[in-house]
Amino acid sequence: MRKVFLFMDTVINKVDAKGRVSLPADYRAIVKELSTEIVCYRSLSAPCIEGCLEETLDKLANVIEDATDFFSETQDNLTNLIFGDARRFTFDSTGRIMLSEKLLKHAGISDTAVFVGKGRKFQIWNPQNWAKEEARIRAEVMKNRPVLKVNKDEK
Amino acid sequence: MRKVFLFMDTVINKVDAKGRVSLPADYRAIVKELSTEIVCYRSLSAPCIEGCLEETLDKLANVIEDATDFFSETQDNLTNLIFGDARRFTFDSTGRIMLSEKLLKHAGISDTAVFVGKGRKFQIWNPQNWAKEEARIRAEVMKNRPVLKVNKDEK
DNA sequence: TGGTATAACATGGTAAATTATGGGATTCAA
DNA sequence: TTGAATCCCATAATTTACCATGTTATACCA
Repeated sequence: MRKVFLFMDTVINKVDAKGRVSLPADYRAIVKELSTEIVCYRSLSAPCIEGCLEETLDKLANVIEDATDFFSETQDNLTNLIFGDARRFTFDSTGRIMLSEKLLKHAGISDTAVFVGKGRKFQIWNPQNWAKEEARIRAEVMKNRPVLKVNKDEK
Repeated sequence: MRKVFLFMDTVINKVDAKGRVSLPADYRAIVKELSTEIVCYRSLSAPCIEGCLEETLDKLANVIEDATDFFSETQDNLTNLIFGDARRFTFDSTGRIMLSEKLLKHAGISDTAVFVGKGRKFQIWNPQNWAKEEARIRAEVMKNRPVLKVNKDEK
């Protein structure tokens, strides 16, 4: 029994004529072990598909419910977009999900897709687009090294 | 039952044709005792592989997860790099992990690898590269002794 | 302290299981 | 009945699990 559930790694899979893609085995293992489902929606910030566990969106919904901060209204708008767009994607016995035309179009994916782990979330990109995006991010990170404080709120 | 979990020492192991390497026994002991897993990724700052416990990345994910940051772009970029690159590496019954081509290439490792303890993390180097790097670091430290500021609040 | 028995380890090889993916067959709805 | 979605089977490639052996380190005892 694992303790930690993170979407990681970058895996390239084929999208067949029917729009089917194998969900990476690691991702499937998480879904199974937590007996939950994958949810996907169009990313609001990039030309890619974003996915996460249903629980993750549930948490988001809870926070929005009792959000009292300044940005709550903005966030509320954003969640409208997310929840309006999101859908469950269950995988079949061979581990494949069927991405919708809408999602594929948004990400510009035709016959190949690359899954990029993001911890609690993951993204699905057109391979070429991801290559460019990764290079961009890497360059930016190298330029002004941001500090990630892992132990921020640790005691 | 031990109290302290640190990756230490410098161990040289062989990498076989399939990319398999024995994880140092001490490292394995830590993983087993904490019933967790090892995660490896390309170092952002050096030509080497970096590894840590899955829990370490989980802490990072928790910080990011904070729902107010659900749509944030700043840390988002960085997690793409880290989580997109990282992967769990479970060792088999004989204690070996199988390093990916990507990681080996980044570190310039072919048939020999050296594990270097770094406390909460460790690194895997090409032996020659590590020899140079160690000499460099040692010289640097000798020249201008760094000051380690310890956070008083931490225990 | 020195020597030996025992256990742990690294490492090569191989067998078994998992995974990705193509191609139908079946079902359901428009 | 046509098109789409779901399910099932087959297969090749990859990954993982297991066995075997020589070597090194550790524990034990005289």
